[in-house]
Amino acid sequence: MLSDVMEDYLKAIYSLQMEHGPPVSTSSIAEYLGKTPPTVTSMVGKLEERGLLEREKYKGVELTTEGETVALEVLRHHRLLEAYLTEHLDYSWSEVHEEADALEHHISEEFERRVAAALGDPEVDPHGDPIPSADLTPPKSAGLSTLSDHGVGDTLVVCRVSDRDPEELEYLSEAGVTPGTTIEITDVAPFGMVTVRVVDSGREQSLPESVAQTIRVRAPDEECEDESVSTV
Amino acid sequence: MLSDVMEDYLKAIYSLQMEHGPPVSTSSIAEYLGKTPPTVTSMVGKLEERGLLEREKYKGVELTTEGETVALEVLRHHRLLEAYLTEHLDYSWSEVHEEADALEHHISEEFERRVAAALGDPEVDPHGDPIPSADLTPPKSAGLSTLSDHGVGDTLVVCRVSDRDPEELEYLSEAGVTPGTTIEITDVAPFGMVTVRVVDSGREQSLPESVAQTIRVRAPDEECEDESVSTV
DNA sequence: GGGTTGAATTAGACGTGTCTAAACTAAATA
DNA sequence: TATTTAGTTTAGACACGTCTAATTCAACCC
Ligand SMILES: [Mn+2]
Ligand SMILES: [Mn+2]
Ligand SMILES: [Mn+2]
Ligand SMILES: [Mn+2]
Repeated sequence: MLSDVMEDYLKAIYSLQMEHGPPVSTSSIAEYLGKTPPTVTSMVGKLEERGLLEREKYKGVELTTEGETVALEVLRHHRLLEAYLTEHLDYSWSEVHEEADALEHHISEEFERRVAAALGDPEVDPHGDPIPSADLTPPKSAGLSTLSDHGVGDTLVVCRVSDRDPEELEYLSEAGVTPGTTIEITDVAPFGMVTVRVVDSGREQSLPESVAQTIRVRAPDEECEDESVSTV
Repeated sequence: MLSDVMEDYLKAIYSLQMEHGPPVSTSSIAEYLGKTPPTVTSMVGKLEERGLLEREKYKGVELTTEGETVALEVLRHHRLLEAYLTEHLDYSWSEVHEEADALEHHISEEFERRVAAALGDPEVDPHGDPIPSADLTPPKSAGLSTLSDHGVGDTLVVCRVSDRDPEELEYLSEAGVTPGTTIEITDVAPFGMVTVRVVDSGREQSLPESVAQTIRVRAPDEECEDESVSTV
């Protein structure tokens, strides 16, 4: 009986919590969702009444277990849809996010099951984001560094990229920087511009700091630790 | 910028117009959608302001060309989805309608194109209902009689069944009465119960009047005239 | 033609989600 | 410690879609 608007708030709070940890501020939610802060205060009040999050006035919010479960459910829908659209309907990397955002609130549990089955229960979506399992236990994810945490000479494998900006995705796919790609950092300019060489193609590519921060990487001999336990 | 609620009204009015012709009364829309008459009056006023229908007070409404186009667009989405779910996600006949009703408002034009392509541009959905073409020109459909228009001894081919009641669909698929099936009427009871023999299986099946009215049929040597011109 | 009646509309209310403007808090600054 | 300020909340408004209760209309019957 949650509205799709409420689901969007919970999903947003979950993402912000993953990124910066709780408490999540009113203004960060507002910015993430493109709403005004009073709107967020009002909605957050309703979600608290429903027991989906805890709130400390003037501080911020944190999802309860129940709220987190809802967020994971929506995220599972979203990422399964992205995977399905890519695999079975020939969508590109950059197109799927918007479509999945519109559909994620409207598919049935039956649809979720059938899509998961058609895909063979995948563990990650096309951007490398982990797909929550059907039982919605919280994935022990993260622990991955970002491209901007590294320096010249480091050789890295791309694990995840942000799915929110189609233009950025277009650029990265054009550049050949996708999950699984091995890259080497060849230059870091003082103002944050990072230049990487794609090992397979030898191609060099410069990325602005803002983009480098959204690319999650691992050392060549590690796993993309989305399954294993790790420190937050 | 039409809301999905508005789309549902236009779709409902279109269906009622096909069934009984304009003008479509407030109460019939209310009953079809499960709303109260004042709610319908209010919504119909807004749709009129937007030029999607014409209205004569205390008489009823009729879709404008623009309103009809919207209805056909939504109907195309709905029926393509039903076909896709049946063909590619292993849904049964009786399950698809509800799922399509939820998704039809939320798919993009891109999604519509890709689904149509994956299906090879089908002309009918799993219930035999015609899928409006991509250019949304009004299908010159109808002209088909219903099972209850016929009498004992008539041999007929099933063209379309109603998609709105999952239980009825369950029953019909169990009985082997699906679009394309040849049947022969073996008995018509005075209170409207019709008994038919499925020619291929030899199986006999009785159907209540209410169901017989929703089954569109043709003579064995005709076409299901959904493409050709015919009188309304 | 005038009354009866059933359908349609108007009136008024409510919940949801959003906004702007005003008030308030708490943290940083002087 | 007092003031400024950035961020948050409250106050009040509005659009949407819905309802119930009251009113109005038009068609039918006598
Ligand atoms: Mn996405
Ligand atoms: Mn689910
Ligand atoms: Mn249907
Ligand atoms: Mn369309």
